[in-house]
Amino acid sequence: MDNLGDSSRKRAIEELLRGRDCAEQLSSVITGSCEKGSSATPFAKKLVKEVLMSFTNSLLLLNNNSTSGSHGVSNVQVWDSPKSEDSLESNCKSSTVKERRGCHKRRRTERTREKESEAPIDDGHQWRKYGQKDILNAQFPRHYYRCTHRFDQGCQATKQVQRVQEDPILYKTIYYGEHTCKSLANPQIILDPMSPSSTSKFLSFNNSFPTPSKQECPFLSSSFPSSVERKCKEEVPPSTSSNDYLISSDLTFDSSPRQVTLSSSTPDSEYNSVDLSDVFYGMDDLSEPLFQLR
DNA sequence: TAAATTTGACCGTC
DNA sequence: GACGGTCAAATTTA
Repeated sequence: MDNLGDSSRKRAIEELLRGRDCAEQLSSVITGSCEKGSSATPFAKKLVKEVLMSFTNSLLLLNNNSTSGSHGVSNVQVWDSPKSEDSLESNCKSSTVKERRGCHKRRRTERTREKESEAPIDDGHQWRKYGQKDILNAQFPRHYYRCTHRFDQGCQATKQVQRVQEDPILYKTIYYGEHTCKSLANPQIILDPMSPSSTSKFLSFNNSFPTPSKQECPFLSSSFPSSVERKCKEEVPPSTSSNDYLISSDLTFDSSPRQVTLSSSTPDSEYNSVDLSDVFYGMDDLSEPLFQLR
């Protein structure tokens, strides 16, 4: 993928991460429906795994070809061990809405994921900011976000975003909980089932690049210098006329070496690196033999 | 006008 | 009592 520029690589990785998240959600939906005894077939589950593996291997390849540059999305991603799953719910269950105001447990024991990136990144989910707090001994305030679908779908995912004091270029994002929502902002993957032998699969990332807003660029507030605001706006390229991708079906996955062909019809954008632990997040159940798409 | 953001207050934890 | 996380009214934005 050497012919992919940094911007193109960044864009590709972004889309792949988005697609992978979507596939994970689909997987949970299928798993859930299976548990309820519905008609989701093992074949459907297998397909989901294949989609996940496809995104993962593509990300792997892109990452292998990326430079070791210090900027872009340098993810430090850690799922803390789930020491206890004390939730806000359990803590506040018996209270009325009024009584629950500010009711919470500190989240030191909660399962978290951390990322550091040069700019607040679009992780494919829709977030609503619900608070901002100056933190003791911290130069920059912490921003609190919850999933937009907290109330309509009961999604409990939240995240905190804060600029790194030692390196203000970087933003540290800590994710709490996992998305149980089916976000409409996630891309729709459309595989053409009518052309199994065609040379390309068509992936449609409808609305995958929402217009940048403060929601995705939380640092546009007056508390940040204008240079940061400008930078943040520049991070998100203007929406292109099409977010559709052509991915060659001549896609071969082996345990080693990995061979992936990926062609994109989109213009360049930039991404430098992705931590592999991020790639494998949520892929615990992918122990089945690797597959081939031909 | 609905949705998103801001911001001071509230409240549990340490 | 300090601190951090959340709520919710007020304000802004699209």
